Amino acid sequence: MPAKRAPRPDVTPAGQLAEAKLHFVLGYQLAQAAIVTNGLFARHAGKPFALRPVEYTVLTLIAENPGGSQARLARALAVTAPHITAIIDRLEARGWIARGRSADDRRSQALQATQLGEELARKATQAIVDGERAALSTLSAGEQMILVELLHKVACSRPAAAG
Amino acid sequence: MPAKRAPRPDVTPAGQLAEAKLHFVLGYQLAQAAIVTNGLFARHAGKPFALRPVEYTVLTLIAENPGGSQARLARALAVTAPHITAIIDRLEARGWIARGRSADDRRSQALQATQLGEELARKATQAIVDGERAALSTLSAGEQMILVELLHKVACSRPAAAG
DNA sequence: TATTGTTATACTCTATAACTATA
DNA sequence: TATAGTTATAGAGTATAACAATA
Repeated sequence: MPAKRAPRPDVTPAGQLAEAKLHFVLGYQLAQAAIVTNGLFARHAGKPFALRPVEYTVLTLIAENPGGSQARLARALAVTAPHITAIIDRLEARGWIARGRSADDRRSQALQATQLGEELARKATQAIVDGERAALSTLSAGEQMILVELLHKVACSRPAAAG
Repeated sequence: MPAKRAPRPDVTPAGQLAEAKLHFVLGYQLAQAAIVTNGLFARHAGKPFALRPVEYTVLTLIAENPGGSQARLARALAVTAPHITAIIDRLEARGWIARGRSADDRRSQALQATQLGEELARKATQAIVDGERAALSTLSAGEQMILVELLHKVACSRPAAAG
């Protein structure tokens, strides 16, 4: 069993550098945590399914919100419209989602996941959640719930539709 | 006064998309929170000081760890050696840090922040922390401390020196 | 033989600008 | 006049490969 490093305060998890001044910079702490989750995503979903983080997120959101538009996705993920178009293009080319002009507003696309796409989203989510659970066993279930709740609170501080 | 949105569970902070399946994907929640902190960084430090997030972090870590090497920075931030070289180049060109070959190991650089660099790091940190505190007033001081602690715990789950 | 740092190169990701179609 | 989506283009960000110097 690998030695479990106790979280030493004010020292970078790798490299052993003092980081007291960065301790209360939330953006830095998020970035450090993201190093871990990005690695986990890559290993458990990114490589196995040849999927990028944004592609996974967009696919999952479409599966969960059939009939949604690209504009809404762009707002939800804070990415530009052209970027969403490119992501949707790739997902469509792989047969995971389908575009269809909306009846209500003929400008907008009504997006839907195909059966293949839904299946993939489900499998990928399972793989990621399992991978995270295994790797983050230092956190109790309660701690993980609190963490998610607090992160959501931070996310909700986003200035309303600043674009 | 802008209406304070109550954190609705399972709905994206912007765009109002259902996200139940992503609720326990920590990487997704981190990314959503990072949208906020990235914006705060850009507004309070990035634009005013013409500083990128990585540059700020590297400068601050150097200021706090005089004599440190580039290799250690690369490990701490999980970036490649060539990338660190480029970042250090820019910081040095602006007169914020100085390189000097180490006496112990003549391969490695002993990095130090100049007085100008230390001053800038201090000002930038203050601006970021103030900006975050103002924008994240939905979180109590206690909640912010817990959040930082839990994020640090996640960050410490990084596989030891996987390179 | 491994490690530190550098250079050169290429790729991935994302944004801005300009346009079309619809509202 | 504003919004949804697309195309074309450009830039930021980061990595891989190959090398030099030192350990």
